[in-house]
Amino acid sequence: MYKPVSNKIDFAAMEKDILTLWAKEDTFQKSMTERKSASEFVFYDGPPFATGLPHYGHLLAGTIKDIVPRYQTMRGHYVDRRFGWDCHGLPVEYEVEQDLEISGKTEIEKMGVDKFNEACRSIVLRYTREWREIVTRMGRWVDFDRDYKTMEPTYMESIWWVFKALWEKGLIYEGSKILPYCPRCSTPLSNFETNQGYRDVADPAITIRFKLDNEPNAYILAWTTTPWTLPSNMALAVGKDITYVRVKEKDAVYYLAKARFAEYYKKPEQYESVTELKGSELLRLTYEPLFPYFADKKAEGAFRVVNADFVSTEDGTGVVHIAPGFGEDDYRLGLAEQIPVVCPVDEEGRFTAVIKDYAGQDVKKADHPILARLKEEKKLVHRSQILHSYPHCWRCDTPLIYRAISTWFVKVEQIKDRLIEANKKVHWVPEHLRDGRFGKWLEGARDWAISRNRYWGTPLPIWRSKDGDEMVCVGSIEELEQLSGQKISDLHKHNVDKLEIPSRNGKGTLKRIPEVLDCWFESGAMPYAQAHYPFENKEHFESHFPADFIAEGLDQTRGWFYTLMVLSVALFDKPAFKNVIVNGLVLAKDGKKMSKRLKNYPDPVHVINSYGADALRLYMVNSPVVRTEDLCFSEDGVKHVLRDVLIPLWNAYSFFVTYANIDGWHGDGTSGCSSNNVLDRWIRSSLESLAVKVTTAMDNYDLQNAARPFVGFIDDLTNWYIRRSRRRFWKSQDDDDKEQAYRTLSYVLIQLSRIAAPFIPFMSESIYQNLRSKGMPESVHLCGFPVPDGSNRDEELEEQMAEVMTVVKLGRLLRAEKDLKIRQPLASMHVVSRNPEILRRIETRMDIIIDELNVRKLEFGVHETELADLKAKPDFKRMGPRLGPLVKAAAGVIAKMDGKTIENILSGAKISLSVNGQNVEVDSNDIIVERIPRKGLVVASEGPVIVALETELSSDLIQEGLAREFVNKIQNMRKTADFEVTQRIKINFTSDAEIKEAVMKFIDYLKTETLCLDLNFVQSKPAGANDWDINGHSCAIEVIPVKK
RNA sequence: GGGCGUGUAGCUCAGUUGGUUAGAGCGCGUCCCUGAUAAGGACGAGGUCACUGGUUCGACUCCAGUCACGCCCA
Repeated sequence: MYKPVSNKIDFAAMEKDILTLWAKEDTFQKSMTERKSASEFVFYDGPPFATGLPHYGHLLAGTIKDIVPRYQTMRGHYVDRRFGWDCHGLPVEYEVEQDLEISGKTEIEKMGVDKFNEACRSIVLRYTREWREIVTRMGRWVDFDRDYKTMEPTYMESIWWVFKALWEKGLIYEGSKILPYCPRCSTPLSNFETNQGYRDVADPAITIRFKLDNEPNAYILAWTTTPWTLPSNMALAVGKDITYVRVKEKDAVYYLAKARFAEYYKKPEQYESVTELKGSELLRLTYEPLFPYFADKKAEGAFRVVNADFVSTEDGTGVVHIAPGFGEDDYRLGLAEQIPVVCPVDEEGRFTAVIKDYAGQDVKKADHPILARLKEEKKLVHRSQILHSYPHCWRCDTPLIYRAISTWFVKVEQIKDRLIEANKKVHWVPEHLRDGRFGKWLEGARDWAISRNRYWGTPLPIWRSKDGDEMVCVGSIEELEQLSGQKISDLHKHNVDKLEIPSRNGKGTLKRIPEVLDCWFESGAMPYAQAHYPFENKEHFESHFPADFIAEGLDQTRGWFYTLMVLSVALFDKPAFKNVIVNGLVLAKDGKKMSKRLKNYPDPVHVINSYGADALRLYMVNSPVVRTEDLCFSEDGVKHVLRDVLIPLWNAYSFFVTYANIDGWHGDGTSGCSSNNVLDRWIRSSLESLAVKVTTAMDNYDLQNAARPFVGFIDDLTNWYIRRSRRRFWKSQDDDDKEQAYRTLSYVLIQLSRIAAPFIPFMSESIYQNLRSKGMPESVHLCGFPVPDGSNRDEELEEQMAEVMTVVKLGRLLRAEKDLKIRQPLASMHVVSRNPEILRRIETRMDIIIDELNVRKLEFGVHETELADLKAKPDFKRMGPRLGPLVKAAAGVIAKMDGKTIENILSGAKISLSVNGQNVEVDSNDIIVERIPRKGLVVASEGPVIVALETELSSDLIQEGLAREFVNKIQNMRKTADFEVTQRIKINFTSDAEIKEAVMKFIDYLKTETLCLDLNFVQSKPAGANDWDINGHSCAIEVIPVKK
């Protein structure tokens, strides 16, 4: 006995049972340990932050990260899957600041970095329990017990090793970076934070004149919205290809962009003459500094006109004031042009003593006095206001300033060629990312700023003397213990900052620099750090790097994909991964971003509980989101997966179990499934084709094309194989055919559960558990993935069946046209084709068609012109290349050919056509023939097959039609009464003479079909009878259940 | 502003090296079927393949440009 299966199923409940089973049997562990000695398939899991709950993006990536390892496990590989947690970084620090109601560096240092960091440590794993629950509920098998955490000492130690390896390769240097900076909080802000704080504000927009050195009374006009940066002006930038004008006024000369001229000179009397020149002609000019503070920098190359490609003429004067200490473009330009950098602003955003007139003043507040002074010195030409979007501190709402911050870098540009080279070895899904988005990003790669002026992160392992001359980079705990003479158990800032290293050169003690590492450096080091390489697992790691597979979202192009690549290339000159699936964004139904605030998407837990994790998994994976396209999440879509795939599959399974139990049939597990029944052979062959399709797609990491064929197969299984085979399962005698049907269906269901296991692990397991026999592995996930061996494959049979289906489709079409329901038997159907091969094949499968279409016989013929007119057109693919421009004219001639000519050609004749005076030879391969059914006949055609229906009804046929109609009514009554399928019944009915005669004529057929033991005609309507209309005859039927 | 991607039926998506009737599912309408099905089948309506130009005998497909949307970067 199989466990009885209801066709009313609660998917979520079924899945929870499976979870319990897996937990009890420790199935996941077994799938690993059983393959411990097998070849390894290496998977790396990117670490999420556990400070928030998982959303659809995580569920999607998690599903992909489950399907591939499950598949590879079934292919015989050992696939270690360790979950990881990203523990460090700003998001955690913000959470803690909010929890502790403090804000900014000053307050953190006041309370103590040790307390702050320990607070971070205490909350960072806040939601790990919820994550584990949801990830597990989604059916993802991943090892949470051996998870890696970026804050663990072993992990951090490996990061130090990575850092030192880079250091020793000369890939680390200290430089400056222009960052958004909050003067009140005394801290630089990340891009992410900056983006949160844009607000529209009014700022001064001023035009200043810079006096040129070599032309008397001549000035360049520049424009700025940050007057306070003017004392730090070091250069003026123009675009070398932009057209400028030299404007002569009465007593002075001005230079500005031609495109901006009209903004400044609205009346002709303002100037005397205007001449044009290119920006390149301005490049050698030098000018007088606006302020005296850095006048000495002129010797170092300051105060000249330089070229910059970022100059535009959209606003201002087409000349950009350059203060390399206060703007990113300015800074880079400064480096390129060797312009000195000055940054006379302190940590609190006040001018330093160098700017003696404004020393100690808040820079923003100094705008006004600076303006007043410029005006007084007649350097201010124009003044207005601009309303623009400007970043503010998201915490304290202070306008941010951009300023140079000392930062440590990885020399990415130096290894760029190797990065590009390594990337070529990676198989990206979708492919275009390799040379597209990711490749382009690598080509434009800049040095990577890896230090953060924060607290909760892996400290940069650099100790330095007070004068900065002596530096030690530490690469391990042991090394630090030796150098410092202290025992160390934790590597966080508050612990290692206390440690000092004695100088080797008599420079007193070396102290650690204050910065911590960018958390992207930490996650990029994950391949090494999760294994505590090279301190442990050295050989294993080196023989199992790079990973075979990773999968994350498109947002990781600049994130994890990039940092993995940079570090692995820097260390080993290899990519860190061989195959990568990049998923797109999961958006709300309306195409907008999912937003908790707007509640524009259903809660994942609700979706899982309503439709099941299998449905959600299959919905996501059978969509272009696994190829980086966006997915507009639709609950209806999940429902449809359920309806189109999962419910039919479940019902096929439930059908099988129901009848197998009735017959007491059980698979012995040893049998193959050889059968001489054509349906059996066909479905097995289709199954084999399915396995081939899935395997091919999966080996190519193409999940969508791996998931898609299930839909078609399940349709074939339920709506053709089972529907056509139904009666084979009801036959009361246990003949061979019935045995073959059971064997085949059980084989197909078991194999299907194995093919589907990676995608819908719950339902696959549920089916497998019930159908498996003793000798088989105890879980579908411990099975091998079906290997197509070809012995069950019969592609010709698959094509034949497709032909049969076509004929059936045509027959149904004709019946529908003539309003003849299938229950009404018809005398015969004609199948006509000039191709005897096709006729022969259809004849072989004649019984299926006769049964399906309820016709007494099929008649075959070759004379298609009796039923249809022939029309021809050229096969352009053949004739196009041959005829070139003539093909259009030829098409016209061919279209006019009569049926006889076409028949001749089809029979093998070669015809010579005259096309625009040229001879064109045409044979049967050159044309495509269309069959147009003759009007007035019941004829339909598709491809080379024509079908015609005999629609005349004899009294015999009418009587059989009535009998079948009668059966149908009884079946409906059985169903309404909710009888068991094996329930025997007694029938009393009353009707007119015609029905009575038909029923009595087919009484044996009727009784067999309806499991009726006793069928009686009665004179008056029985008490429990239902009234029916049978083809226009009225009739009353009573159905009474009887014991066997 | 730059890079990448997307644009095909009301909706979700297929569409192979260019080949002449552009497909599927859902939804809608009509009919059929039901002794597994929250079902199933057939038919029908529904398309300027975003737009413009080019290459070609022939373009949804290749090329150039434009527009819209998305993501990333600035």
